[in-house]
Amino acid sequence: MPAAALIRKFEQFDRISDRERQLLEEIIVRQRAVSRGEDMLREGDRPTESTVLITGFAVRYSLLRNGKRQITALHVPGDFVDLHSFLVKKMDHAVMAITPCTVGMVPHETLHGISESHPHLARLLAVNIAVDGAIHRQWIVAMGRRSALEHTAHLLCELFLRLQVVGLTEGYSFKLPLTQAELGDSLGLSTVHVNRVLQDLRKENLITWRGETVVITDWPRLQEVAEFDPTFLSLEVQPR
Amino acid sequence: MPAAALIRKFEQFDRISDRERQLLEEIIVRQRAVSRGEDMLREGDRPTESTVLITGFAVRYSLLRNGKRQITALHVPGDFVDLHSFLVKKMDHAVMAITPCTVGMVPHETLHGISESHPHLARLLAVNIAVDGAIHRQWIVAMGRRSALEHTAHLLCELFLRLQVVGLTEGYSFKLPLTQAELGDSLGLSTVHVNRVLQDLRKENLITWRGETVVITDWPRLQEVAEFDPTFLSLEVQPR
DNA sequence: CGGCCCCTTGAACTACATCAACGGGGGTGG
DNA sequence: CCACCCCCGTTGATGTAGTTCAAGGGGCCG
Repeated sequence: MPAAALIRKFEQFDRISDRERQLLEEIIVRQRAVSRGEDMLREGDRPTESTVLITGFAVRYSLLRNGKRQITALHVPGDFVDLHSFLVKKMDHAVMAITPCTVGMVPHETLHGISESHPHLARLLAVNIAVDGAIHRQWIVAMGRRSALEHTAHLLCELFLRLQVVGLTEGYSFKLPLTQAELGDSLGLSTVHVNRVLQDLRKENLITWRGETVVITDWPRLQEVAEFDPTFLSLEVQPR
Repeated sequence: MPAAALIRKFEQFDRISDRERQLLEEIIVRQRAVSRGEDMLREGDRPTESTVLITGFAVRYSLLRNGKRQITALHVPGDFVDLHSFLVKKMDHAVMAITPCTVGMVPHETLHGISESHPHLARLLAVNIAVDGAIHRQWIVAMGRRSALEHTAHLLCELFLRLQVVGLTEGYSFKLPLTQAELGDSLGLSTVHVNRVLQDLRKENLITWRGETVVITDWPRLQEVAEFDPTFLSLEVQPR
């Protein structure tokens, strides 16, 4: 069931018919493994297929000439990492596996076909793009106007909910195989500062983080600190 | 011709048929004036129409409890300020006119109809959403990993090209009715620092900015400073 | 004419970056 | 099987980009 997580995510947006579920199960024509640290897409690529993450974690990122890296999105199973490449053709950023991943390939022709013949499903794909945009906006707000601590807390809240949707949490615990350097590149902070912020979050008894396992030990207060409002994830089943 | 700028923008993405042009001219069912400083949409709203900017400038923004504001998008004529509200229903941010604006209302039913019967046009609408996302990512990169000067230069490059598309530039000159406070809220900087950065850009003979008029006096070098690559705006006519 | 934006400048402060160094663990090659 | 090494987390010391606070001046609108 390579499309299981994807389907689960779509079901958070709207009720989907059996026919649509079947279509989603069939869109992945091929799977492939990507090893940790490997780029599944590079800046400038013009893919003819979009990539769905089936297992593992991936990041979208840009590299600057001064050697700095900014991660612009974190992806978890069930995410399309480049659904937009169907529409805008040329990759303006790269995508890298930060754990070993299995990914599914969805031909752009298939997506084109869906947009021609299955408007409701096409809208759900567009919702996916729109929600990506909403997440981007939250990142902008956090980068521009939140402290490092609030920002970090906000990201953890976001990831917790997104992982919960695809069944990758157990209570308030989840696996988050992100190094502090990667976290820094996501938050726009230095590795050293990330380390100190995480210590503060622990000292405040908001989270624990040992190895790859994060536990949110005080979910209400973590949301409070982050000023987190889950609305933007559009996890509301409704006709679209 | 209320949809003129919108059509002009869509023509940058792909060739559009006469029928499609006609549809676009008809989607605006009603116009309304919004005065400077007025919210055209508020956080939490569930609009039943999407709003197209016909004349004037608008911003999407979020307010934090500490009173800080972060602008997440700047909108120029021809932009849909909330095309996504057709898909995600609930506004996760507000939209304010920063100059007197005239806006056009596009019923969600109309957009729904287009998605049912005019897949190519529907895809172009989705391109619009995807390009918004690409701009958001550029902002994230700039906020996270660029200096204030580079970031500001980057934003000016972006706005120059976007205004050029809709015919609102004259050579390297354009009207940009943004206060330094608004610019700061867009860049995630304080007003004071924006002022100093603009002085630096002027000292470097990259731009002039008097009143509402910006002139890019050294376009190649401004792009160079900003490390600006226009690719992300998808201004490439091609089948979609 | 008055008031309020908006831009500008100076001075002090601070959140975060940078530089440097160390220890532990896990994978790899000899 | 051991040794090495590199990655990753951690800590301390110092540096700095950008913030905050405060104040003044100019222009425009009511």
